[in-house]
Amino acid sequence: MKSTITDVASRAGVSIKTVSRVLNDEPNVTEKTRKKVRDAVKALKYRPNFSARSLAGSRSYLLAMVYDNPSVEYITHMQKGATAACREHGYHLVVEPVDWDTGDLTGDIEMLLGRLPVDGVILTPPICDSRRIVSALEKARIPMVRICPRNPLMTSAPSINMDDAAAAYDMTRYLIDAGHTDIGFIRGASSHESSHLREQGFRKALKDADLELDPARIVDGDYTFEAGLAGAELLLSGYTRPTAIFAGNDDMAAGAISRAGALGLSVPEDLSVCGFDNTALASMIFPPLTTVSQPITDAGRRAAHLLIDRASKSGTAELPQDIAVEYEIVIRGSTGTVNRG
Amino acid sequence: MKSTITDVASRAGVSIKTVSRVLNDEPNVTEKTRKKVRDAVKALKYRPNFSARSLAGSRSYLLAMVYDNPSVEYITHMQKGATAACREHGYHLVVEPVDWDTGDLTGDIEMLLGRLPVDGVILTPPICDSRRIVSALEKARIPMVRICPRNPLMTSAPSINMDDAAAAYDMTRYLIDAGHTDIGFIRGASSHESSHLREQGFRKALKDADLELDPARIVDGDYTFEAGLAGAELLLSGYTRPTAIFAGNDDMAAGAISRAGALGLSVPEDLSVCGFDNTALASMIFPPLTTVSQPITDAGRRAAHLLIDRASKSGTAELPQDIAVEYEIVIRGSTGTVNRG
DNA sequence: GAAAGCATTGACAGCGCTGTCATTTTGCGC
DNA sequence: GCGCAAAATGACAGCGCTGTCAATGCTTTC
Repeated sequence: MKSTITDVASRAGVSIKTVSRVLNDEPNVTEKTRKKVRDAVKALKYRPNFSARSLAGSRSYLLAMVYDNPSVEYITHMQKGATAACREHGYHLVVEPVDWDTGDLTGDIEMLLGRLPVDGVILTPPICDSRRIVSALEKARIPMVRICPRNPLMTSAPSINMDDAAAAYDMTRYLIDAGHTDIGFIRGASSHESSHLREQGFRKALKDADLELDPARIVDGDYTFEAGLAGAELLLSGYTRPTAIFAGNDDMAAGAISRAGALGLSVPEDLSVCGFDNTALASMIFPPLTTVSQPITDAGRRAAHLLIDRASKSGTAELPQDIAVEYEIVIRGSTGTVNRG
Repeated sequence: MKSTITDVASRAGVSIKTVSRVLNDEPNVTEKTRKKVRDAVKALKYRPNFSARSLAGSRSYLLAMVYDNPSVEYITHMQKGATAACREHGYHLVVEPVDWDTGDLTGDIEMLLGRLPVDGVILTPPICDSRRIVSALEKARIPMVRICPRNPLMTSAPSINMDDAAAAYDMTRYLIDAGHTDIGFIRGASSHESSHLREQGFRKALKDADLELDPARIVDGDYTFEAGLAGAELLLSGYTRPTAIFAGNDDMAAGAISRAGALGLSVPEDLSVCGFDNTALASMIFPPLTTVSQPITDAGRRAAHLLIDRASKSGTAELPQDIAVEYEIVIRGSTGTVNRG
């Protein structure tokens, strides 16, 4: 029933090693031989055995994605991109959720490293900034790609970056251009580098526009809906209130809108609100959210490609390069020109 | 550096086969020997090699989860439960998103089957109702668990079921008890069995309460936010309008709330809206959604356990049993007693 | 035309584990 | 203390593939 490499070899009239060569796209095989082998493979519907391959060779055709739980959107999209890339090259993706706060992070990782021979690991934030995990991976010589690391210099491993600061800058600029001069900002979780970058971009845009920033206009948050609720409460309950709120992500923006509604303010007439990430939520609330779209799927795809490339030419240790992916400002109904009532 | 079973064997002063026995919890090993081996394993930080194990034996310690894209929540939670179960038993989870509509479904699956020796496959809706996939899996003798299959009789493989009809019944009953007599219903995608079950539950509750059902009060949807928008439009634009809308899932409920807001109706004063699934969205919109909580994580956990159990005692082919998981009605701000203004 | 050089192919030894079956040890009844 | 069954242990052969290195075939060069 299930054919092995030996079957293919005898049917093609060559040695198993030659079959192996063809299968792995190795050089030094005549085109004629190559064809014979390919035909035999097709005829027998032969598929190489994973375990045997990785036991004998150095590749396992397995990639792992390690994540905490930044957001379900994030994970699913990243996963989608990564699996797409995997499929192109006969790879598969293993998922490893870990618990950053309470769980035994290092133990989890060791579990993974020690047992499963993966060819590479994709590290999403905030996991990618765990020194222990990164160095454990380095010590085990398992290639990794870090997605938006907080500290890019922690390791020489390549990373996929999104210019959060520039995006936040552009978004703030858009609000300013719409006439807003008093803008509140709700920070993200300080454990995520993105929070700081987004705040930086916000601050810079104000400064470049010669707008004064009242420190009270920046409040803490942690990327959750509840934080948006609380942050908006804080920003809107003062004697004067901002005409716009820039939330560090969509969940918090949703929270802000929710609180605004509860306070009797209509969005965007009385208050403009914008978010960041363009999650599905953004177009599911009323009014739909102006936000920044991050190409997460694309980031996943590229991360996987990087790792697969590395595994293919493991000999040639060329410089691993960082990759930047592009953002886009998506304008929807939650923002408008300032209402000078 | 990396120790093998031989190292453990010599350190413990036993044969590799005995080490193997201890590792696999096989019988016929003295407790004393067992301890010696365990100590050696610990001292050497030994971890069995995956590939070797699955090449030599019959288990691969790998489970696959095949899914289309029902909802990001669904996937992530299911994944969380499944990976948790996997970790308990040294298993890993491979994710395989496929494209039900456009993609080469069968090809994708063959890719998986032929190459990766997984011990079992978790099939989520609507994939679990693909006759071709199910029979391909059966032919390849790969165990599977289907989550909420539309047709439980299609195969003898076990399934995890949630009683959608009963949940919808209870939810409708709750609305009726709150005084609603004119209730609209927005259907889910007809490709999902859940849509039909939920509708059934809704209808039955009305009937049991001797309430007349105007056929126009049931409108089509497809589980998307937009469908909720459109469905609510249809339901609310007639000469008379319902005092409550029961949407087939949370996304559609969010759409309904959004449209209600646009039409100047306040929720829940003028209109009660409830959903199904208790996604994160449910508590992120204003007002927060009354909905049905499905234990998806738990379903994932159980599915994985079932598969792992099967793989462990592959000899004893005991009857695979179906499992039902419990739902819960979560009452939040989007519903209230009927307002007889 | 022979020697040297390179492209192509094959033989063979594992990779680290589990399954099978042989062998040793233990426990137990008398 | 002996014999026997049962429990405990070990020897060994692969699982299906890749890496190494040797062997072969085919050009090229003088």
